[in-house]
This record gives sequence, C-alpha cells and structure tokens, in this order.
Amino acid sequence: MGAPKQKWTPEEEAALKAGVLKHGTGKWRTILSDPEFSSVLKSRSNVDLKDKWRNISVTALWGSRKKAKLALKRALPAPKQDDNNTALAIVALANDDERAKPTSPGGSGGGSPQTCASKRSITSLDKIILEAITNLRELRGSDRTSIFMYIEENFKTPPNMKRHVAVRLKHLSSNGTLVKIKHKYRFSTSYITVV
Amino acid sequence: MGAPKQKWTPEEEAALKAGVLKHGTGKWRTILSDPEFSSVLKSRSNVDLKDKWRNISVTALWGSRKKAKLALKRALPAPKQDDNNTALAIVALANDDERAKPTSPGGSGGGSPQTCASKRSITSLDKIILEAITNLRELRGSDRTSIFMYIEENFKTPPNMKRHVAVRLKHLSSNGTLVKIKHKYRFSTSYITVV
DNA sequence: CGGTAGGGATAGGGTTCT
DNA sequence: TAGAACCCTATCCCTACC
Repeated sequence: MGAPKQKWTPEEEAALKAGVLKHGTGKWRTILSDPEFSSVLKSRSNVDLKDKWRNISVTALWGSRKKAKLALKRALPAPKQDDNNTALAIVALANDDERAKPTSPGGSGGGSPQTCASKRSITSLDKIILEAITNLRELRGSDRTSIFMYIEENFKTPPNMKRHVAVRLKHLSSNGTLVKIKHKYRFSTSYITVV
Repeated sequence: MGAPKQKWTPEEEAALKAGVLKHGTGKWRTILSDPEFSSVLKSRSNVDLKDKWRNISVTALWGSRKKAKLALKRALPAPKQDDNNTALAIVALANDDERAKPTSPGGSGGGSPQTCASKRSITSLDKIILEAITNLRELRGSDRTSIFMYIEENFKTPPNMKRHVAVRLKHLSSNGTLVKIKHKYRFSTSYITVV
C-alpha cells in the first residue's frame, strides 16, 4: 500500500524520548496529543510510539556490543594509532568503542604486528573520510560531494564541515593517503584510497 | 555446524510461485500454512520464502530486460510489487519457465508472447547516447552531464543538444533500453545500458 | 470502541558462500 | 564480480486484555 516503510527520523526519535521523559512510558496517546510533540510525530500512531520505544530500549541494552562487533568486522587495514592533534569535534552517532573483548579463543592468532609508525598525521576526520570512501565502494572513486553527503548522513556534523572535509581531502591526497582522479567526462575530481 | 546452504528445488520454487498466485506476495506465513504447499515447503521458513521470492523477482526482471534488448522489442514496466501488479508479475515469471531451451538466437521469431505495443524507435542520437554510456564504462552508471560531455567532445553538436539528450534519456529509460539508477550519495541520476 | 502490551510477521539492508 | 541462500532487526500487524 502506501508507505513501504517509514523510517524514524532523528527528530522523531528525539520527540519520542522527550515525550517519555515528560509523560512516562505507556502514555503513548498522551504523548501524541501533547502539542509539544504532535507536530513532529503527526505521522505516527500510538502503537508506532510503543513499538519504537520498545526497539530503542532493546538497542540500548545490547547496542554497544553489537556495534563493536560490526566495527571489528569491517576493520580496515587502517591506522589504529591515534593522533593527538584532533581539533575537530566530530561525534560519531554510532561509534562508542568499548572493547573489553579478549581475542577470540582457540585462535592461534599470534600478536598483532601493528607497525604503523606512520609519519603522516591522521586526524579523526581523516578516518571518517577514509571510511566514507571505503563504504561508498565506488570503483572509480568518490568525489567531494558524495563523501560529504555520506558523512553528513552518518555523523553529527558541526558547521563548516564541508570546508573541513575539503581541507583534509587536500591534505590526504598531498601526502599520498588518497589519490586524486580526474575523470575525463566528470566535472568533479574523485578520490580513491591507496591500498 | 551450520546449514550447508539448502538450494531450492524446482518443486519448491513451483510451490512458492503457486502460493503467491493464490495468496499474494507478502503472505509468506499463509502460504506456508496452506496444506496445498506445506508439504513441499516444510523445510522452509516464511523468511526463506520472502528471500527466495525476492531473488526470483530480480532475476525475472533482469532477464526480461536482457531479452528486450536483444530483440529490440518488449518493454516490461518493472513495477513495485503491490497487490495490483502481482498478477502481472506472476504471469511474466510463469512464461520464463517455458524456456528450457535456448531458442536459437538471431532468429527473429523469438519465442514468447509479446505484449509489446511500444514503438521502440531508436534515433541516431539514441545510438550515440548508448555509445557514450558504453565507452564511459562507469560501473555505477553515467549521469546526464557525463554523457553530454562525452557527446560534445566526440561529435559536432547542434544547439539545444543538451535538451535533446535529456529528452532521449527519458525516452530510453521509459522504454527499458536504459535503466535509471539513483545512488544514495549522488545528486544526479545515473543511467546504465541494459545488457 | 479506545488504549496498551506482547507476540509474531514482513521488508529491506547486509553477510556469507559459491 | 555476480548470484543465491541466509541473517539481522526496524517497522508493522494482530490479538488478548482491560
């Protein structure tokens, strides 16, 4: 029928949380009727609120572990080494690292030879940019706009983010972390990671 | 442990198609519970049914398009699967079953019932557009701008060429020669040729 | 009926295996 | 790289119970 699936926006989720704070759980119809939230939640039913709250609660319980697991899965051969000069405040929505996990049992494994004594400084924004390019998986590279759109959708972005991204892209391509590609029939330069 | 990937048998697939014919898409549990199919599908879950149906649909759409290009004839509208369109989708799938033999290619009489009434006119500009997309070799498709730049560089272009290209792109995608692709992190729609 | 809780089904995105 | 089978889980739906 109508909507294939109506995903909850951050605004809606925030309104729901505020509503529960104000009226308590189980007062779904009350929250919906509160003029403070009714505009944001106008396309939701009381049952929707109940379901979403249930989902949020579950996620809160088990969320962090699973996210750590996911992060491990797609761990890039990327520098684990942290730089100290992170001036930009990028707050990841999803990445709360808590690795209390020991190495998986039974694995021969051996030590992890993290040699990365890299001379190039990698800021946390740089890591996000690399993640964006990796996850976009564009074989001919991703341009600035795509990279920025990815970051904007997956992270909380402070003002001037676009410019910061541009600056870091320039830096990363000048030090060899990224390679700039100028396609003949594209206006915008694309970037690929160096493997 | 772990299931060794249980491949779908033709009997199971036939039961699934019959079940969708009888109960409609999205009624996976109902199909499973129907005594008419439950014996054949007893080792499948409702989620399995849903996944398999998705695979079948994708394959069918792709297949019919491929055929369309070869014969330069039929254009199948590729609808979203709603209850209204379900019957049509089923018919198409059923027809696909008939071709166990590769009917001799090149023969114009190509064997299946054609619903085509669409005049599939290919103008010379269309050919150029197809050439552009082919030669650009962008795996995720080429957008209007890239296509136009290619043409502009390789051909003598009269005024209004940009508009002509746009018009033909619309036409070619509506009749199934091209497929429009909207990437999540790209502003502009891309086009790919039907292989 | 109107509302909520809980169980369960579906849709879509991802992942794994080949 | 693609395709098929399978997994994960947010969202949606149904029913029992006030």
